[in-house]
Amino acid sequence: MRTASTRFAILGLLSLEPMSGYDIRRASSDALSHFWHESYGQIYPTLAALARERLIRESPRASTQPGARATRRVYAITAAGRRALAAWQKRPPRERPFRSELLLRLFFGDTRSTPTLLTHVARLKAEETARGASYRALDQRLVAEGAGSPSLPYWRATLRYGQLRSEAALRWCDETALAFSALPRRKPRVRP
Amino acid sequence: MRTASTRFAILGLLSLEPMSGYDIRRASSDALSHFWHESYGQIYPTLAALARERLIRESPRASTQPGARATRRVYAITAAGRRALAAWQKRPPRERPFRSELLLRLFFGDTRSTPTLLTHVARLKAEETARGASYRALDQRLVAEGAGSPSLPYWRATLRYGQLRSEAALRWCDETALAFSALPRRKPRVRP
DNA sequence: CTTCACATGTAAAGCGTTACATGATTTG
DNA sequence: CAAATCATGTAACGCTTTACATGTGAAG
Repeated sequence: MRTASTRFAILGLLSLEPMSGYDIRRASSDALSHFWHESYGQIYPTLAALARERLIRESPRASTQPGARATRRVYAITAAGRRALAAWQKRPPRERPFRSELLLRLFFGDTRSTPTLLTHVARLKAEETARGASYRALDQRLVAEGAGSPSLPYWRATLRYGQLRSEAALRWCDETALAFSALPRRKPRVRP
Repeated sequence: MRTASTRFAILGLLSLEPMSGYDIRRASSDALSHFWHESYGQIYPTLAALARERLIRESPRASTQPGARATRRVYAITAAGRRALAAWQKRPPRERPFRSELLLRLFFGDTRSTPTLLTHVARLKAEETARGASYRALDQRLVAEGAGSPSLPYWRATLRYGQLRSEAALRWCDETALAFSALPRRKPRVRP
């Protein structure tokens, strides 16, 4: 067990409020999406494991509510779960080394491949531009929904990281497009 | 087979010059280290697979050289290998979604955990500062060793990405440390 | 003669995604 | 009633790291 981050992502979400596996998936592709993501293949087995270890427990069905669905399985964090979460939070994060397939392609670039590489750079620019827009939208939602919440500064800090990252990527795209456009096309003819 | 990037990282390195598995490992923790890394567990089986597919071939031992070691197995890329590499280079890169254990910890932060989180941020700042220094050193080496090489602009572009990324991280560390220091410690006492 | 760097390889385990399989409920 | 969304779960596959196992050659 190297980092077991999935466990703590789930535990953390359940520390905010009780959720189902489906809810966790949704949250991970919404508020967490700019720095984390979990798939069902990870979530459901992990929920079962956490329940076995008594770090979470299945809540009684919220069947009192009119629209409540019988099939939902909602989990809540336990006191032991909160302790485990706090202990994990203190541990130094172990980030995976950065990898980029784009930079890998660039590294092996030459005059023949430059046009293709410029296409890749343009695609990244478009993606990062879209990302920037979605960050701004998410920030507005956070501020609106989390107004007064003590968690708001923490949420915004994670978002800010994404924004700065995205801006850096955009700057790099522009710089690189410029630098590559200035490169000789084939074997340059030496002027007399 | 989703991306099979390892194959092409190896193929790319062998397109620069013939290498052994050990050389590839070294290159990946040197010139490629800021955006790629391969471990032995990936390299040796992949070399065998590429050789089976005739995309690379084992060179005859360079036993003429005095210091040549009998145990080395040096591989060279074939014409088919170069074609495969060029085709891969044209394919749009598929980047893994960004993940950060640090941001995951931050997202679940509160007043009790803030001091710990500030420690994590300070650690990141130290790491990124060191990274910046190593980037500058690598850049000087690239310029010195690759002077006149047509590959130099491509190598520097990959490095530049790392530099901008690192600078963005440093800015975020400073911003975040400042924002978190301004947060109330516990339940703030309201002054009359 | 010991230590370090060179060098090749395998095995095990964990991480993570994708596809599959199934069915309920709501909305148009 | 059809389509979209809600909802749970498993299986297969591939990726990646870590640890292990083994041995050579050079330098201090």
